[in-house]
Amino acid sequence: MSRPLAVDRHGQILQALDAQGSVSVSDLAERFNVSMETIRRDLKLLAEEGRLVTVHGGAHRLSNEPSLSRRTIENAEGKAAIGRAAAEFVEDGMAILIDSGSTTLALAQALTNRGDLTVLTNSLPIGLLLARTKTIKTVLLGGEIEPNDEAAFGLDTLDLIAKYRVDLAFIGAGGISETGQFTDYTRLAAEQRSRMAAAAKATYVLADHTKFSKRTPVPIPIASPIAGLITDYMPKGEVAPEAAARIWPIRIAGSKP
Amino acid sequence: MSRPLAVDRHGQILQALDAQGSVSVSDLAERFNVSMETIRRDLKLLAEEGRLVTVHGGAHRLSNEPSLSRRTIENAEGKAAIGRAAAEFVEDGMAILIDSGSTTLALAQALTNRGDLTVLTNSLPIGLLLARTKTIKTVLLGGEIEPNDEAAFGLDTLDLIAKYRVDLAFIGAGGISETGQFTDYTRLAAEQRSRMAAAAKATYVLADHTKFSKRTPVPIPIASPIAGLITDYMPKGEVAPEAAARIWPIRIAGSKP
DNA sequence: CCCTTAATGTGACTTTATGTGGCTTTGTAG
DNA sequence: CTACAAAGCCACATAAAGTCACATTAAGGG
Repeated sequence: MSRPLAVDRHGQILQALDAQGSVSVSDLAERFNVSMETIRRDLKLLAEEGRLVTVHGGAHRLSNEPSLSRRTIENAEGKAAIGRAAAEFVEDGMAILIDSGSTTLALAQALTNRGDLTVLTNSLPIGLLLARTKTIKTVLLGGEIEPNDEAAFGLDTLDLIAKYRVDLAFIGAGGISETGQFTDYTRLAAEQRSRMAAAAKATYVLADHTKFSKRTPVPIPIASPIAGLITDYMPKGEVAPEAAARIWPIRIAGSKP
Repeated sequence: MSRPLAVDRHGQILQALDAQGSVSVSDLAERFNVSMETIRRDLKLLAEEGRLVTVHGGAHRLSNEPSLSRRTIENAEGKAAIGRAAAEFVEDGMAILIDSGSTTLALAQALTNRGDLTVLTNSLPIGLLLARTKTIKTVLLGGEIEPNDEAAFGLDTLDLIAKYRVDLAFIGAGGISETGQFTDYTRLAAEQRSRMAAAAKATYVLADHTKFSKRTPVPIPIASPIAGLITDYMPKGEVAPEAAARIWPIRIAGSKP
């Protein structure tokens, strides 16, 4: 009798996992007409590859954690891709500055397995996340906490930024105008981002595609060289690509329009 | 018969908790068709992970992220009592300063239903917790993050403290000597707490009974008037009660030896 | 063909999850 | 403050799930 390939089964297990979030050993054994032991071996193998985590009775996918705040989930995939792309510019031994925001949080997430870094941030979640690695030296730029951003803003924050000098700054933006200008919701936020950029030798702007359709009132003046805009993809028509490309190189992370 | 996966149940419990704020053991038992005992075990497990807090009859979500989980649970009841007692000294309209630590976090918990307050803190979990109330104005005293404390320390923090003046300061301590002196683990932490006290019109020290048996190396010099030591109970013999009472009034929160 | 190898099945034994019953604790109505 | 029902806790029982060693089978290469 021809034996069905184990690889096919593995693929289907992962597919089921993707659809349902979790699978049970007994269900799979019945579905594929193999013994539970075989399924267990499959799951063990896949677990070793880091494709799932096994639990008593079955397995579930790794990203199943229903924590994290709501906004983080919005276009999570795109933001994670941006985060990974941005992390590639960070070299060991660097001091970097990370702005608040869900996109920059994805960058922090991508840096958690790194060491020998100094990270300055005004974001509380990013600060907590990186401090817990215990290998990344983290400095929190204090100030008045803005509840929506869960980050510090204000005179104190501006003062603190001025005291530091970093290799790279990764800042977010409230929106991007059709002329390629970064914009923000408030005067203070715009000023703060501007000062962050000024404290760095080079600045990357992190913005996912949803920012292209947003128009916010205050332009962010950026004096220091913009090393690049890192985004997941660029919607057509929202901003003149030539103009944009002329001003700052665009790094597209991930794919799919 | 195949048993449904326990992790799925855990996930759904957390989801329900996120949506409803609290869940009851009996409801969950009925919903998942398992015994109440099983649900209790689930909740206990999740509570140990710091994902929720159990109460008589069920569980409710904790308003802050999983963080100091381990230490927070240690003598949680005593610390909660201390937090509630300390909160009574805080009046509407006040500006207060809250030090980092699991005991002071309990104070922050007790303040979450209040409004019209300004709170300064160097603790990230406290900052996040209070900022999310949206009614309490929160200022984070930034600086280098100490991973174990999840709080900011250092020159920047000292600078920021000096810029403010508050009505009350609530500080922690690493230990209490038999002569009634507050002590700390490091020179920097001691200095910082000392400055916090100096920035306030009056200072309360929050310490649960476990601190009486701890002797840490650096004394905390406190210049401003100590309004009181707030503790759950005082172990006999560890510190001369007369001496202690002479220096600062003791407020015993809660009960049981 | 026979031999090797990888995948799968089997059975004995261990571990885990859940249920059950007796007893204690807690919350609350009277 | 007391009484009592609901909830919690603990110890034990049990069935499902996991583990491990060994047997079996199919595929492939001389």
